[in-house]
Amino acid sequence: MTLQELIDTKNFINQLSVDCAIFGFHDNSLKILLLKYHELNLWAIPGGFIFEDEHLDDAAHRILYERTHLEDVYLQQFYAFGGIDRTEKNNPHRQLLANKGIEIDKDHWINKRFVTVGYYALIDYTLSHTFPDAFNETCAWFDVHDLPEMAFDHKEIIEKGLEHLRKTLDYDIVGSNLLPEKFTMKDLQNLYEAILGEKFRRNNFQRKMLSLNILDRHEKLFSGSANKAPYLYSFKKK
Amino acid sequence: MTLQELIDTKNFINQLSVDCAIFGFHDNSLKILLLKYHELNLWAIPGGFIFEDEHLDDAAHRILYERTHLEDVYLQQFYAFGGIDRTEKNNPHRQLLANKGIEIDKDHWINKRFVTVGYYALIDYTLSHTFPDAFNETCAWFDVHDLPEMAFDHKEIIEKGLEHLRKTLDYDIVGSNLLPEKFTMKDLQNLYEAILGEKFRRNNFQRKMLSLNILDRHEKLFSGSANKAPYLYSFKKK
DNA sequence: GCAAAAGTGTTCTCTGTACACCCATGC
DNA sequence: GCATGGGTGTACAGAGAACACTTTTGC
Repeated sequence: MTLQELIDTKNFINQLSVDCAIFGFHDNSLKILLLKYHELNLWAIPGGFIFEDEHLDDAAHRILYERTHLEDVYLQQFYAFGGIDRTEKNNPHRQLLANKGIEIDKDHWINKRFVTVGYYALIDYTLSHTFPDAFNETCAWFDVHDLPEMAFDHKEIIEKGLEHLRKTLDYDIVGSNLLPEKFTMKDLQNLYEAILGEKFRRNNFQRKMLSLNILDRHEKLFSGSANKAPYLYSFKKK
Repeated sequence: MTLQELIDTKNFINQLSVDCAIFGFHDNSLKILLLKYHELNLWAIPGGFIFEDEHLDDAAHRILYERTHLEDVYLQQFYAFGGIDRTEKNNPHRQLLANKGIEIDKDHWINKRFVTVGYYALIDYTLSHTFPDAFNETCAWFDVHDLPEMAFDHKEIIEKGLEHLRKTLDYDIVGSNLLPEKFTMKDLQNLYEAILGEKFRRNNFQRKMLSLNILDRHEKLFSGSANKAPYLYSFKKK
């Protein structure tokens, strides 16, 4: 959908949007997938609008698919952001419209304040393809603690999503969505240390995870390094 | 505001609303304050619409005030409900409009599907005044496990709010908002047993609460009964 | 054999639970 | 004194933290 087609669309709910914080795990740190408006030096999490007769969750999945081509993703709603100034600063729509010389009415819905519902997605970093979408943006992964200049209040949305992820931490859901099919205990530990921002004892962490009874142990991983080969694990299928 | 004034209002965000589940504690059980549309046999939690330029949290406070005259209330947002059929069943607006013979356009915003943001309020049961508001409804407290016929999907909203309350349970916030200024340890225990739906050992509960260091102990409460008088407690001021 | 990292064992502490006992109160 | 319910003590079990020890791997 082009910007012109977007602003001509009539059957969106006015002043309501969905934004998705996409978390991935790589290089022992928690990453987030951001889209860049390439004419602008602004990054954003993928977001969009809800059709008048569309389930909010369906809208979140659709928007995620349209803007990243990710399907069958774990998505969790976490908070509705309703500040009156939240779309005032770093508003890429206004800047793009101005750049393209498109004149739109001051009362057009895209110029109004939006309430946005935040969702987070958990995806396997190794399976994601980052690619430019119809808005001619580029995509890239960023460390959650080292974000670039963000559109709107997207930095606060990411923070709140991460906080929700931490508070409602489910070892099974988080691990099975953020790690590849098979992984070592060290991978798992690195993941939880990155999310929770604290270090654990190697041996105690291992015992804790095994006691949860959510892992299957597989063959050992021979990496060629001069030490004992770790077992590979996967999450048990339901 | 009358129903006619409501439907004539132009500066609400279309298809977005706020609903507040108001929790109170009485007779050792968790109660919820419901409003009744007196021409209909339908009960609802107080809800309303958001002005185009109003903070979502401010809207929640305003709606709560307009419909119950409660002020300075602890309010917590917990979830946005976005199902496409959520306003189809038990829709009091349509029934009231039909009863009053008010004809409105099928495309009028009040006939559309609404996404609603759920908040819960925690109030001291003894301080609340239940009274009919401008909609000529009546109000009453109900046990959360024994609800009457509810408008829209309000039963599910209450369930989800209660679930959120349980999961994010903060002894200080919940206790200091749901209990009167001074209370006995037994009152406190009854409150948490009602919320969590489980029984605790009297002595262990007491030790746990005292170890949290959030209570001040005051004089004893002489009730006239033939047993040791319990201490009164209050939550420490910050 | 040796270094490096994985895997397992053991002890200690803390929290939560279950049971027991004592204390205050009004009759 | 006695029944009733409040307050405190203590012992046991399980989880988590800190430490040590053994095993596996490639050089």
